[in-house]
Amino acid sequence: MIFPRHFFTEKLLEWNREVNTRNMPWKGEKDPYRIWLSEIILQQTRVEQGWPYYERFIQHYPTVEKLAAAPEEEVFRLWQGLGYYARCKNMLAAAREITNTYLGKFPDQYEQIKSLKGIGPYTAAAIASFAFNLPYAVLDGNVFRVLSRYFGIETPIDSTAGKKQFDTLAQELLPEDASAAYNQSIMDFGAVVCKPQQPLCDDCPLRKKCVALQHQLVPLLPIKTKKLQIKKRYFNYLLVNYKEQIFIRKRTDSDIWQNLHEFLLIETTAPSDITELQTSEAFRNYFGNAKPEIERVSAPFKQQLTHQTIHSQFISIHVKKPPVLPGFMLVPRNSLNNYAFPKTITTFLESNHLQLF
DNA sequence: AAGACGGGGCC
DNA sequence: GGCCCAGTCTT
Repeated sequence: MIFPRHFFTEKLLEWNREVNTRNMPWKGEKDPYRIWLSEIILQQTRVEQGWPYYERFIQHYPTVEKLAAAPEEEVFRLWQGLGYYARCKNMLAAAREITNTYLGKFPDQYEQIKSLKGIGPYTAAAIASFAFNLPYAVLDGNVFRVLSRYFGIETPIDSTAGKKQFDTLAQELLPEDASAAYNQSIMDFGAVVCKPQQPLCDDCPLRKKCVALQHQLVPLLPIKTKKLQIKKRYFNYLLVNYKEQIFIRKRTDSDIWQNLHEFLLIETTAPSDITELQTSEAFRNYFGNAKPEIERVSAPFKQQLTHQTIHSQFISIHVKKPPVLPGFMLVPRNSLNNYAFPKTITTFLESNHLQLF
């Protein structure tokens, strides 16, 4: 049975055939491993930002087995700077699952794909459609925006009702015999024409039937309700050096930067000067009654995260005798590039590369 | 259902 | 400073 395609769907496919010139290394890719890798990297990440990471990962790990066999620290080093580090951890777990449970053959059913770590409804639909031509409509930021504008839907996209409504609509619009092309079309269209800011409505092939355009709602759609609170945090990092070595640890708390490394941290709720820090309980917990000599204090560094502003300062200390610091490792300073660090620390290290603390 | 989770680009 | 990006997981 042939179902008639919606006008919207027809126009989108036509735009894709005749106008769309967007090009990306993973576009048209049929290898599910490469599709999966690109999708994980691109979650909440702009194409331009993820692109070089994708190239690097493919070079280092051309197959899922290679990725599964890689040392975790090496993979995190490659991921360093990309953010949302749980993606990296989950990606490695999924690679090992595919290698072990599926013997290296990427699962080709939606439910199996979605059950892999780090793969939710969007990524499962993307892989299922791009790699296996399965009829699953993708629902990402682009699709929310294009659908809410064209159909004039004012249901908040961050509500449960909204997600369900958009999901149903997206699935209805999907041409089952061209799911890969359609999914690619709507995402490219959202990125190139129906952009968040300054969309190209004058040249839009859907302009005649776009509800938002006719009602001047384009800049107002899609609607989101949740607004985020930005917290301020103050990180005071102690760079404790012993001879040519320095103490670091891996962050493991349920907090930002899990699985990345850092130095001794004293977090405070306000900017702290060195005297305050030296007399703090946290400082005593690190050093007991020893009074290590402060060598230098860096300028303040600031990093803006989505929902936190991190102010950091780096304080260098040389000790004659290494303190006992549970959970920390003493590593050669010239081996720091074997470990993954958060952006604010790599920025500090690079700013300081000529005169290492 | 609501938060948490990075980093960067654009206005 | 605010918004958004080929979203997912935890609580």
